[in-house]
Amino acid sequence: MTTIEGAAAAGTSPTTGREPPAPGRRERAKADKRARILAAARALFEERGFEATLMSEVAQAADVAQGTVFQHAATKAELLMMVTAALWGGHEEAQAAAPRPGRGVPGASGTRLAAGETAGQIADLISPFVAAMRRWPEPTTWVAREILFGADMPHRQQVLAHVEALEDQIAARLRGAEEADREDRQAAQPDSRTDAAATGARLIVTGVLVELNRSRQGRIDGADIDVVLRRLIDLVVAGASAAR
Amino acid sequence: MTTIEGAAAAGTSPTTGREPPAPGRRERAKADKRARILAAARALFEERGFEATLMSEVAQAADVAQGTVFQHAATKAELLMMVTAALWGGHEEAQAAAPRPGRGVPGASGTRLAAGETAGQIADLISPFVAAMRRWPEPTTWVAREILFGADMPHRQQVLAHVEALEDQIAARLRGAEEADREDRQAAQPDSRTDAAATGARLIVTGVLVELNRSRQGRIDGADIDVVLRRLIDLVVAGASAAR
DNA sequence: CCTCAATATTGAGTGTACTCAATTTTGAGT
DNA sequence: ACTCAAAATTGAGTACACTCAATATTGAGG
Repeated sequence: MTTIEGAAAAGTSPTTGREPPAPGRRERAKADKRARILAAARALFEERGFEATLMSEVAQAADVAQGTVFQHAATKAELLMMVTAALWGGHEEAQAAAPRPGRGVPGASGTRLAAGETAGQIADLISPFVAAMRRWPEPTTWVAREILFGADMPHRQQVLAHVEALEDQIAARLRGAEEADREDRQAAQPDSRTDAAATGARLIVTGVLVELNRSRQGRIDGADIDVVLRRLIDLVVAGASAAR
Repeated sequence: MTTIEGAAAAGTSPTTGREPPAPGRRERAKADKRARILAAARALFEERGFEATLMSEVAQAADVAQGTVFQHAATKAELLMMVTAALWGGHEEAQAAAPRPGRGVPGASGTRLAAGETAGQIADLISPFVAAMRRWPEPTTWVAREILFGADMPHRQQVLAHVEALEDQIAARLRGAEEADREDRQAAQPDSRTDAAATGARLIVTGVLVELNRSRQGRIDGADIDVVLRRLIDLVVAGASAAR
């Protein structure tokens, strides 16, 4: 492991085949510093905002040299993604536990869900984003920007994995489908059949990230942000259901 | 005129009421420098790319001091928007002259257009973006980023005006409507009636900007970018037409 | 216990966008 | 022609993200 490694990347153990055989003093020290940097960055980003926080401040708060911070996150933006990935790590189960369509959810008639029901479920799926934007508008804006336009780097990729998982959830709702629990996206690539659900899911995520930012700049015309997002979702739901 | 002024903002003439009465040596000198800066920035951005171009290089190429560049564009990003606004200025008539729906366009049956026809027209409307991304991928990515996430500044607002005009064109196609030539967006705000067309237009523009960037990073899965964009448009067209 | 290659840490140094106090230029009033 | 306030221009200076050569630390092998 030469330089920056993703939080995953469980190190190849030296002799034994077990995963965490003997962490070793060095790895522990590094992990400790990593944790301190993470905590410091998180706190400072929340308090002062992303732009206003200096890398030197993060280093000082974490009690390491500036260079060490860059060892863990090659870029200020990557540091933000590192914090974001850590924060979103806990939400995974919550999202997985979200209500599945097709199981007796109160609402529509038979097997098919009413469009409004689907839209509501999707709105629930994105609600963490909306909440984050309400609580920490400035850093969240940067997260959105980085997700959509950032350079490919390890921490960002972790965040992207979360985003893609969310897209899959949304796509499942758009399909109104019963194969919601399938994760094998690789094997299940029905390349010939154009997947409107996947397109719609991406559109929703993109649209939400952008519109949230726009609302922050006061550029959302008259309506509330929730209304804007709901309209957006409704439109995509309608479009996806129209595609058979 | 104290600091940076938008390209418009025709100066309040000193005595007479005419618009361009006597430009004055000073204004002419300034306009001249502005033109040199614009040309230099455009050339350098195209040749070297946005990131690789230094503000000092722009200043040198334009034969002004660095500070003077910042007088005209407060930020490197603003300089990019200034160049973009200038480039897009000429496309206005071309866009306005784009085929109007409802006039005898070859295609569908009666008054209503076939969905595929509408999608094709919208694809035509966004084709300049796509072409720009093909020709100058790096700077265009930055333009997209700046449009969606940039800070509010005068040159950016000009670009946003172009984008909004494009959205209006798209919205008109989505409506399949006959009031395509109405520009009085302010007066014609039917606030109560939720406008699916406007939502759809925004979604399309946002989606196109983001997906173009994603394709640049090689993240578009298997399919060609045109296919991705077409799916996106088709979905929104379907969704908008479903909304009455 | 000793050695040494691999790795982590450090912080002074670098590059570059942006600032601002000082200077120059302009043109209206006299 | 002269004066003077307003505005434009200038470029040395600042702030801050990021680099990298030097140093310190670790742990496996002898």
